[in-house]
Amino acid sequence: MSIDTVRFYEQRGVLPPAPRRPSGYREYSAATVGRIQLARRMQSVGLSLDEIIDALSAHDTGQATCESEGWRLDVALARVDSRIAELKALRRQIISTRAACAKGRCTMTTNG
Amino acid sequence: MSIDTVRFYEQRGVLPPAPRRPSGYREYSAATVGRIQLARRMQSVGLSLDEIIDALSAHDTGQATCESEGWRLDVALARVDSRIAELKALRRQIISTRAACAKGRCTMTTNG
DNA sequence: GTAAACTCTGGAGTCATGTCCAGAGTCAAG
DNA sequence: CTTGACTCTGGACATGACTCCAGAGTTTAC
Repeated sequence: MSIDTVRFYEQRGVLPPAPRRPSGYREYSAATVGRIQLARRMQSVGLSLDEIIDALSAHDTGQATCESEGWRLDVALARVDSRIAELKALRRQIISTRAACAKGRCTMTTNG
Repeated sequence: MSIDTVRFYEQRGVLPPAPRRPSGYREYSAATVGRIQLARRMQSVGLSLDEIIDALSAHDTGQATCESEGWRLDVALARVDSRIAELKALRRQIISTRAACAKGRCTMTTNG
């Protein structure tokens, strides 16, 4: 993960503003590292940054549990399933175009 | 399809510059309509605009056949399959995160 | 003490495929 | 001839998550 991404996360609100040295350099705490890792885990299950921000602020209240937060996974799952369905439809479309081609009704090389 | 999209296609090179009336208005021929439909069919099997431009210029040479152009469908199919595989992996990830949750090892609400 | 390697800032650019805009001009119907 | 509906241009905006930039300052290793 690049420093640019960390700064981007801070700017977007995924991370709180980092404390600074007198020179202006950011000082990252272990807590920030943990927060980044948590955010990355959320990202790895398909949550968007906005959803992650939302989940993290729920997390920050200290009331977040599997029961209270699990719906976020359900949302991500529904999204993935819907995208898979779209791609499978596209796949069928490609196969059928291929098949039409073999039957001499190629829709890729004809204007008709 | 909006007129904006047609103009965008012309600008991108999917369509040749349309002939104009003296007033500057574009005059679309039946050939252009056919070309747009062909482009849309290509798009519906997942080709990008750049690939479509490439396929259309091959088409314009008059040498394009199913045999010579079918590989484009193969490319599109490979891309779709690879994307589906990615999404299925993501799906497994979500499910397993859900399962870990149920076992009390929730990775979504823990910093550990 | 110097040189290399880092960090700072704010803003712009990237990817793909469009969509929308204002202000000006044009066309068809009545 | 007027009115309303169309088209013209070129450029900005949208999406999402970064990535890169120049020019200035800082830290670290030798």
